[in-house]
Amino acid sequence: MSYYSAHPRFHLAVDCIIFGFRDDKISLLLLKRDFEPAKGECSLMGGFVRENESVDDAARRVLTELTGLTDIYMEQVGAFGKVGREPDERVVSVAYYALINIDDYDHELVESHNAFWVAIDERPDLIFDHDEMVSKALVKMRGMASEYPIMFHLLPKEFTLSKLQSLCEAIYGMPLDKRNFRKQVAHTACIEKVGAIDKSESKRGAALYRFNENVFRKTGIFKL
Amino acid sequence: MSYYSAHPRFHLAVDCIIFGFRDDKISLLLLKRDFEPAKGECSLMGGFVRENESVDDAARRVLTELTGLTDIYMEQVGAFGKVGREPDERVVSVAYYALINIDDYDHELVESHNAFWVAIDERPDLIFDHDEMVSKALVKMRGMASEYPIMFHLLPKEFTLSKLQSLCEAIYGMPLDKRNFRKQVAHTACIEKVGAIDKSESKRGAALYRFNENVFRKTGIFKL
DNA sequence: AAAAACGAGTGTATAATCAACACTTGCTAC
DNA sequence: GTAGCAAGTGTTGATTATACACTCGTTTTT
Repeated sequence: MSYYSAHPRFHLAVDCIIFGFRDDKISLLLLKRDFEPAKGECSLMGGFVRENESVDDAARRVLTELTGLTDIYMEQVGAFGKVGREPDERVVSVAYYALINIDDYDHELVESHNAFWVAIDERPDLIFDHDEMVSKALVKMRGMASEYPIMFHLLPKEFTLSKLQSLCEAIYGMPLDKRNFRKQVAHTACIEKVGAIDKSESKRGAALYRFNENVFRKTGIFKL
Repeated sequence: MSYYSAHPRFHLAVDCIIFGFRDDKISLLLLKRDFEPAKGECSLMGGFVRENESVDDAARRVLTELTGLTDIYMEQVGAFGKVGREPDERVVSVAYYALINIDDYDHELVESHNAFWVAIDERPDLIFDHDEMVSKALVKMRGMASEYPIMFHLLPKEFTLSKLQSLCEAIYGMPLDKRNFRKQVAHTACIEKVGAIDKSESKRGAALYRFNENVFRKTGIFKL
């Protein structure tokens, strides 16, 4: 196969920007690295792509290694391929963002990796080009969220409208009017009242809603 | 550097989705391959990433090899990393789209590569996963075009409003109302009349306009 | 047991934006 | 001089977006 063997080969990695929704803020799951390179600094969770594994699969594997979660919504952010982006060796990395429900992950696993949550606007500096990855992931995630109902991956299956509103406010980075917001939800067929009441966040209790994937697929309508 | 050397290495390629605007249609510059693998079939222009070259630089180099053009607007579409995406060897490819003014490229170079233009909706089947690359590039390009003034890269510096309208129609895939369109242009400070008249497309002649990058940077306003 | 605290829930009026629509102009070619 | 052709030009009605303040139901406090 001399056509191929004439060309160089590269280390290929994946890095995961793991978003969660915590204390009404978009948050990020980061590693405090207790290993080289860049031991002691903060980074995204990453790993090398294996021989017989697609790049997408590598990202899913790495996410599972850290959180224990499978079947998670992920999107590719892009390939990062500058020559000196890692100091010691050339590594090309493909970044992915993941949206997880912060109630669901495996806490022991996360602790054993020395990982921790930070609010997105309080994140520390990260190693290599991970800051750039996070910025691009945020832009891409916000863009997707304004067109497709991906935000529900950040919430439990059932949620109150107040929680959904504060999530939208966190994603779009601006306050929203409560009455206008609820008017829009009322016109969105794929968000339906479940009947139960949540009393954990208020004395009066708030109706619980859920996102109905099937209704969305039929109507294709979603705009919050 | 045993941390790194324990991990496999991969061939890394780039592929270019080269868009142009021809006969009022978005078009694509493709290769009729006179070389292996997949000789005789149609593909995107691509190439392998070199040792001391960033992935972005590889894409720019490959574009220049085919068209002779430099300083071209390009955006990364994403990394394509399925295990069997090329039949003979594993290659991970990063796709980029480029927007070029179809009057500008080096015709001899293009012919020597056996390359040709096709309208986007008349494109033949392409090898490997290049069809998927083109579809994703189109989605991304359309999304960008609806937010940022990238469409001007597809036009000569000076253009008539009729050309600009037919370009928008081609990008968004729908007819636009002439009066509404021109009203919007009139409210877009970064599109300015140049004074000259183009008589090549109509007997009466049409005013020429140009996009003013500086005005756009100041106002940040663009919406067509 | 009354009152205070707290988030849940609810409509209307105005402003802004979008969408639909048809004729006249200026030049050229016959 | 007239037929042909793309360029150019405003108004109206419909839809959508925005601004805004009080009552409800439950719990906690005094």
